[in-house]
Amino acid sequence: MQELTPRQQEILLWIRQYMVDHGIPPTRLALCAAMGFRSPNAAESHLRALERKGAIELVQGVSRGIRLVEGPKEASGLPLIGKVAAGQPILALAHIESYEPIAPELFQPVAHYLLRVQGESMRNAGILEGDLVAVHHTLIAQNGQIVVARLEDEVTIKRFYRQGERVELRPENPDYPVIEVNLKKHALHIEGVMVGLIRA
Amino acid sequence: MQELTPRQQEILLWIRQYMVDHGIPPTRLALCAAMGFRSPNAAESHLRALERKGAIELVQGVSRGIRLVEGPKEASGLPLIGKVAAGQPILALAHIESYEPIAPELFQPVAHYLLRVQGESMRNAGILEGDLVAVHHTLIAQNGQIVVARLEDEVTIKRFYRQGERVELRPENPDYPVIEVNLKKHALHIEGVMVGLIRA
DNA sequence: CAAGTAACTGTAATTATATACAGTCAAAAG
DNA sequence: CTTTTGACTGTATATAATTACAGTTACTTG
Repeated sequence: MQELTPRQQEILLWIRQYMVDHGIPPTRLALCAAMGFRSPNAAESHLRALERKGAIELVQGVSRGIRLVEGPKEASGLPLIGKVAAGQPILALAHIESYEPIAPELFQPVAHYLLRVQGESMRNAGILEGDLVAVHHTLIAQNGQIVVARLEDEVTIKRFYRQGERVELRPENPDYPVIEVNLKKHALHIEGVMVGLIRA
Repeated sequence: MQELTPRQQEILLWIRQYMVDHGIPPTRLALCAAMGFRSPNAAESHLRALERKGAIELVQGVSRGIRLVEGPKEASGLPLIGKVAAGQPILALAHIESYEPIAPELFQPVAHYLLRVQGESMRNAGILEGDLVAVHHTLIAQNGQIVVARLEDEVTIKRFYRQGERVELRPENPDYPVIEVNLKKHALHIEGVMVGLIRA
C-alpha cells in the first residue's frame, strides 16, 4: 500500500468507522455528506485514489461495493518474540517467531509482545518454563515489578529492585542467584514489564 | 429470537456466508437468484419473516441494509464460571459470570470454560490465586492430570490419582492436605481437565 | 514554464435496488 | 370449515446509488 495523504487517511478511517457503526460500507453520498463535499464526485474521486493506492478495493457497479484491504495477520494478535540479537530492538521483525491469537487488551496495561520463559528462575512467582509472558513495553519499571531486562546481550525476566546506581534482578527461586548490576559499569535496559501470562 | 423454519434457517445461513465471502450484505436480487426464486418479492418476503422473528434487522430504504442480529458475546469467547450451585451442570447459564475474549482453540485440547483459582493449593504447579484455569470438559481423567473435580457440592482443582475405588486429589502445596475419596462412599465427578492458564 | 497530482464543484444519465401491490397454493391449527 | 402462516409468482414503480463528463484551483516536481 502506498503512502496516503492526510485527507485520504482521514477518509479511510472514516470508512472503517462507518462500517463498524453500520455493518455495511458507505455510499458515495454518505461519504460526500460526512466530508462536507458539495458533489458526490469528490467522494468518488477519493475512493478511486484509495483504490489506486491499494487501501481499498472497489467492486464495479455494485452498490456499497467497497472493501477494506485487510492488513496482515499481525494486526490482530500478539507477536511471540524468539531469540533477540545483540543490539537490536526487541520488536525487530527478525525476532518475531509467530503471532498468537491473543487480544492485547486482555491485559492491563495492554501487552505489546510475548516472551517464552526459559528456565525456572521465576518458579515461585508461578512462572514456569515454557510459559508465555505478556509484556507491556516500557523503559521504566517500579521496584518489585517483574521486568524484561536486557543486560549486555542477555534478555532475562526477573523481579526489579533499584537503589541509586545499584540494581538487583531477583529470581523467584532460591536455587538461582540474585543478579546485581552497577549501572556505572554495565549497561542495563528495561524492555518492559510483565502484565500477564499464558500457559497453553 | 423465535424458531426458524428450515427454509428460513437455510436463507439465514446463506446471508451469513454471502457476507463472509463478499464483505457486504446481499441484495434481494442476489438472494432471489441464489434460492432459485422467480421473483425478488419472495426474497423480500423471507427477509421480512427473518426480521419479524428477530434473526436480522432490515434498514428501510437502504440498499443492502441487512444486519445479522449478533448472537450474544458467548459466540466468541470463553465463559468464566463463577459459583457452581449444587447439583447443577457446571455450564449452566446461571453460573456464567462473564465471557472472556479468549480463543478456545488457543489451548489443546480446546478449552470449554474458565475457572478462577481460589486459594494456593496448587501454587507449586504455577497456579496462583486469581489465575484463570482453562478447562476442557471431560468426564475422564488420567492419573497425574490436573482436574476440575466436583466432590459432593464442592468444586476443586487438584491433581488426580486413582487406584480402583480410591482416588486422591493432591494439592501442589505442602500446606494443603491430600483429599482422599472412596468412590463407594462418596460421589466424585470429573468435570474436566486443565488445558491452560491465563494470568491477566 | 508545463505537466501531474490532489482536492474538489457541478450536473445528469444510467443502473442498482428496495418495495408496493396483486396474487396462488399448501399445510397447520382452532 | 376458516384463518393464519409459509413459500412462493408476477409486475411495476420509486428511490438509492454509481458513474460519466466537464470543469476549477492549488501545489509540487522536473
